Amino acid sequence: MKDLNPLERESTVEIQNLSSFEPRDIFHCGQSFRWEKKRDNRYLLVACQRVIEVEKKGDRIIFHNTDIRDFNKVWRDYFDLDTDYEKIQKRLIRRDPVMEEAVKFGRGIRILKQEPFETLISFIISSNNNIKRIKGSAEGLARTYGEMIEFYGGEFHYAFPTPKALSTATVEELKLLGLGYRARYVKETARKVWENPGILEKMIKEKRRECLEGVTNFSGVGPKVGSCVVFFSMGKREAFPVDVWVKRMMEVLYFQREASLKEIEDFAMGKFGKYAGYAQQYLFYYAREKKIKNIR
DNA sequence: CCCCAGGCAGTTA
DNA sequence: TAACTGCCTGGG
Repeated sequence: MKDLNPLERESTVEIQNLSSFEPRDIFHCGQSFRWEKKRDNRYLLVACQRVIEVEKKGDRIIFHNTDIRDFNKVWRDYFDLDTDYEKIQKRLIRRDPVMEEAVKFGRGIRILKQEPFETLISFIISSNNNIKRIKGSAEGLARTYGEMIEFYGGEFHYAFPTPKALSTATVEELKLLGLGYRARYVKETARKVWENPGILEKMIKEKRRECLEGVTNFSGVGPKVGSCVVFFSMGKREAFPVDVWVKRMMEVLYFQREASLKEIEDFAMGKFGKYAGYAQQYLFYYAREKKIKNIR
């Protein structure tokens, strides 16, 4: 196979007839931070040492700047393409009008399988913070400590920094990127990961409970951040991260009273079982979008 | 001016 | 173990 065309052109991979894949839902549901909305419902993201652009056109999903080899090796898993979302949705809405509403609203959501270290650091930064600022900080970390990957679409793109690179940062430098008091958590956590090679990979092999325990040992990681990390990057799809939105939502819709974190978690895991994490994401997206218009 | 934003760590009782 | 409080920072 030869390509004699000397002109630069974007390579793309396209798939069809895949239900539950809306870039808008996938990115705005708040699970990841290193993406940017481009023209015509196109989203550019940096992940796994690559730059990719995702576009939905009718029933076609187009992945720009990739090829079939990379698609199968990386993006198929990253976008959770082999999971049957219709089945999950049906299971969740059974005898549950509340969830039915939430699922209907966020039917295009797909839970990304993100990289553990990036997810860990990003969600430490997310605590008591807003999305816009989190995105800015994550981008700043990449530009400052990450490797340049590619010049694409008129700009340079940087990978999320490695534990080693991030360990070299000082707390003062990190504060300049808007991390605030989370700077020291990030610094400490990066150093701990760097000094214990394979520590995150080892946790991935453990079951949810032990995995969560391990992750929570990092500085700046409590129950909520920890649950997000194990859910979004360590394959623990039965985890149920409880943030303020989900807490409010669960109290109003299921409890009709105040409920503790543990109470809510137990209830959800009993009710939604191995799909609890997906349930959480539908609820969170629904609750937040209904309240706040200006997500951007 | 105050309040909030996808909480956490540290301190008390 | 539960309740309480301070915290970087930017925006409403």
